[in-house]
Amino acid sequence: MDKKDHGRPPFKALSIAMVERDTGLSKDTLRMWERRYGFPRPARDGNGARTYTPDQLDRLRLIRRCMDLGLRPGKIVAASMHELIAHTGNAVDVRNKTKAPTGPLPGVLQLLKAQRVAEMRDFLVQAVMRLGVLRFILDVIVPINAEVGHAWMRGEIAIHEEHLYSEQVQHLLRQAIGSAMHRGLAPRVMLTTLPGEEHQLGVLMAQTFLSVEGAQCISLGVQTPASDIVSAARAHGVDIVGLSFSQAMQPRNACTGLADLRQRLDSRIELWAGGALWSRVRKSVPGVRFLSSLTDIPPALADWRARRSGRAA
Amino acid sequence: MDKKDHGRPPFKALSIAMVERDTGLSKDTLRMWERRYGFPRPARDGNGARTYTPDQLDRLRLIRRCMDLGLRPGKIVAASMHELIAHTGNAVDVRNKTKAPTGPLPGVLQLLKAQRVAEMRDFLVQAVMRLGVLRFILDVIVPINAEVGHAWMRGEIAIHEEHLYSEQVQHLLRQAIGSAMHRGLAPRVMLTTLPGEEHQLGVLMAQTFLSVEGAQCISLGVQTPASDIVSAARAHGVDIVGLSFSQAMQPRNACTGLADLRQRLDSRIELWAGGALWSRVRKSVPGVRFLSSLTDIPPALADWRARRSGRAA
DNA sequence: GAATACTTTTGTCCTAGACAAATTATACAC
DNA sequence: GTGTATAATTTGTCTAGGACAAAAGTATTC
Repeated sequence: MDKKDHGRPPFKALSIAMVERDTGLSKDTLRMWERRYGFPRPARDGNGARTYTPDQLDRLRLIRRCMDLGLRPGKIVAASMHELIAHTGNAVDVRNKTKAPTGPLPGVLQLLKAQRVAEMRDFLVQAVMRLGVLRFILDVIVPINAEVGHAWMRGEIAIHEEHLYSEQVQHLLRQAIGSAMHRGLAPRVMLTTLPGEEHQLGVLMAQTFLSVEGAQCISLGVQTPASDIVSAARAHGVDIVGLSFSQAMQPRNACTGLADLRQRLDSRIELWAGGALWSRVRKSVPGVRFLSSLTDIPPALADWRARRSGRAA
Repeated sequence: MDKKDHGRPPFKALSIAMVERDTGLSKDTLRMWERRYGFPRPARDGNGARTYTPDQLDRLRLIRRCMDLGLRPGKIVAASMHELIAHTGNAVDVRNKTKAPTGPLPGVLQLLKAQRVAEMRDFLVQAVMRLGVLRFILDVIVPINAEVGHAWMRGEIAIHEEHLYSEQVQHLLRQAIGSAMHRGLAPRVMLTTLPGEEHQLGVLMAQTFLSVEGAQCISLGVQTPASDIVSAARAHGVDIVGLSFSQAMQPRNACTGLADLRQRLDSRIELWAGGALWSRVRKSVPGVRFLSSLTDIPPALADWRARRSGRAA
């Protein structure tokens, strides 16, 4: 404040607890990495406690991103910043081939990066009015989501920008859901995510589609433990439990979680799994219906209703 | 499934990590309590790892609740369930004196426990129409929040019920914010929570109050790392950073997080901390303004504007 | 009654070893 | 080549006490 930056920056000392909070890596893991891979090797304060630098924190975050892409700690924890960045770049390039840069995306992404929130919001509001909610989600939100995710992986946008974007979209979707919410017909659908999956937008998009189709939605937000999903499904007498999985989730955790849930859930209750994860992972779990796109929701609903009326009749 | 409960319940074995997640007590603290006070003294699995019982978890939750009421661990960790319940009972009675059992609370909580979602929503919608958003928040949401929190601590409601409640309120508040959101005057306020604090309702309630008062709000949702708050605040040129803290957060972490953030944030940007946490913890961090109630927001805003215009003139 | 110094309480951090769950590599049969 | 069982490796979490600083409570003095 009183002094301008001169040569050495004022070296912010971060405790292991702060690093744990900011990176999501447990204290145990941080100490283990230091022991095994030699990074991060923090300085110590007078009391022998580790003091990390902001640089180390940045690098840890980058390592985290690489791990989300499927790389393993042993390969990357000791790697240099350049190698890490190369990894994230490559992984993204491979994906970009499939998705050409279409119309509205660059605009929104640029407004976001330029911190022009009001304009971004205006753009989105206009788009939802012009296209209607469903087309808005499919043509605008889904592509932008993907683009924002990739940009974040590449480090082109900060977490706070992703948060900001997510907040705006959440507002829009919740407003749409609010007006589309009738007393609700069959089926009764419960929506949430498993623990570890904290992205809300997937749930909200699904809820929008279902509400517009006249289904009765009960959303539990995010991160509901399996045992709670089971008891909630029973308590509310739902017909279908829908779970959303973002790309950030580990496919393995998702599959084991689904299998576990399927086993504990009443067999008459259907289990549907959707979200960006399933477009790149093609696993199947017995007794689980996978919806790789939001557009699969209306037919799946129609199918359910046909089966139901057939059985009822 | 295939076997009915017979005599011994199927003893759910809980790892120390699960107990940490469910109680908010760190592994270190749990081990320390065991060493010092002899509780909880979990069984061990074949590998020597602690395995807690659901009963122990319930008792830990009750202990936590007693601590939230101001009792210290040394007095209560070794106490029996009866003593604990007596403590909470007394404490609750003390509080109830100030807040007579008003109308809406028992009703909503009961609807929630009875899984009567539609009715609960209707009730809330009617309340917001009748009272207006601000009074609705103060007279309905805040008391219910407290009640839901206590009920959860006491184990009277499940996580999924809390999730469900939170979702309904979120819908209502976001709708209110949407219609109260103008282009925005000064000051420009950025709202979020620190990592570890995942309760959104606090942020949304604050945002509602600020929007109604004409301030320009930029919400980043929840769990924004300190370094991102700093860069986002700079990028958006905000005047105030507002953080929300729920009762669930450890006061210690909250204070260190705040102090850390205050140090890194441009000194011209004010830092306001609000939320239920500060009504029971009376700490102060230099350079941070504490708002123990939502009703403190309008005067604080007026104060800011007065100072600003004074300085500008 | 308020301010100061002293004592107890309490949570976090430390080291370094152990082990299970998950992943990858290898061997072998078809 | 493809599939499967077995072995090796990787990786995160758990454990045990010891140490210490910050906070809360208590005693002493003005």
